[in-house]
Amino acid sequence: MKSYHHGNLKQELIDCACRLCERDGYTKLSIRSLAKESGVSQTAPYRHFETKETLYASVATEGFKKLSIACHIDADKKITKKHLVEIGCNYIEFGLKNANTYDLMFGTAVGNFAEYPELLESANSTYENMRLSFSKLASDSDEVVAFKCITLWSMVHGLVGILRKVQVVGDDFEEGVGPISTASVIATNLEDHLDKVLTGLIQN
Amino acid sequence: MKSYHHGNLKQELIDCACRLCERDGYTKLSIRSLAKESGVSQTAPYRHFETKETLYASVATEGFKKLSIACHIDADKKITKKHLVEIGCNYIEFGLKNANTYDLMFGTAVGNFAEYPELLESANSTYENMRLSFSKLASDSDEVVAFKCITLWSMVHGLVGILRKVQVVGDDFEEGVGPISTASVIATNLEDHLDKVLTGLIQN
DNA sequence: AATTTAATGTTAGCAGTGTAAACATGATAG
DNA sequence: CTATCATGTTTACACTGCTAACATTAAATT
Repeated sequence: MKSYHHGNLKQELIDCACRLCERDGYTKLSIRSLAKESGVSQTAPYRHFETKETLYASVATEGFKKLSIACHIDADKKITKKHLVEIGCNYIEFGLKNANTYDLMFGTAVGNFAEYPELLESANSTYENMRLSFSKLASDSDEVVAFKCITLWSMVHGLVGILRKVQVVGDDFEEGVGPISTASVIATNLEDHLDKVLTGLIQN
Repeated sequence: MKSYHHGNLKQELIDCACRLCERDGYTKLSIRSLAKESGVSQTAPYRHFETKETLYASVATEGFKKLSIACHIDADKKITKKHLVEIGCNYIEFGLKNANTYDLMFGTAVGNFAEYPELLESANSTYENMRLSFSKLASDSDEVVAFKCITLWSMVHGLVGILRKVQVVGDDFEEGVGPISTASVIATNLEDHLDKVLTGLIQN
């Protein structure tokens, strides 16, 4: 005997959206199918999400929360380069393992974060955590810390993109020279790779 | 007096798609609107593109050709770090100025490049050009060259992503510390930035 | 406690989409 | 000249985001 009101629809929709988004990619996600999955009428979701983009924003928000957790590091005291490498590795691992969600977070599906306060907050908080880690590395000025942070971020972000893309491009180059084999070498030695590039970065 | 047969429909569709794609983003592109724009029936495009993805692939192919040109460098003889910086800057400029096309090229809209020989060819050729430039920098082994190439690529690719994203995230951090202001510093000093990061890279 | 109100659900329907099937036209090969 | 085949059209289906009008019930107000 189910009641007219669902009781917890919004959260259930978000959870379901997160699951389907990650499974099939956000393009395949439809409000209608989502409603059906929750055993509710086609237009019920519109009581909780103004537009599809609003729903996307909620999924992306969850994504940033998870990314924040994945990149959080337990080091109250001093942070070493090793810690940063670990953060970078965790970031990349998150991006590769949650590729579809990652697309939603960093793609253009949600046009303007500022329209979704929770999303803005979770995204900024992810950045802020990274920044804090960097600030515990050396006695740099705030500007230098921010600079290093953005640089690392763009580096791992780029690696996520390229590592994914390259697996899809096909590789008819000679052994060890094509993008796939090269990328897979990097992927399997992520720590070394990040360590190498970070070394160049944090010495300036 | 227009004839039953268009005569040059395929190319016109591609050109039109490239234009609309870059103007509105590939999500907004519909086969039907494209057909209307070319003054042809709704389903006419299907004589030239099996599915929408096939059309996407064509647009992406054009994109890679343009990217290749943008990153091409006229240096038969020896290549210096300065040249690589220039390539990187040109790459980033392309990514920022053709953001919507760039999304199509590096996003998930086209699932498997291998299904579209021309796309695969143009993408690989872009990579190959970059790799050649690196090979003229120093007497590295093929593996090291490929490694450096993928590293630079992921770096500039990441910068394109982050620089774009950050402009959309909003910034309630204190002056000079938030992602926007930091990113804009990097963006306006792209050459210096790339030079700095490349220095760390090519010395190993 | 009774009643009003607001939140949350449903039904019906519009305009737009990708795509398949059946048919029409006309350029080209035999 | 005729048959074929590439290329176009029409029609139709299932799906989508979204709106408007209405139904139900929980919460707030009297």
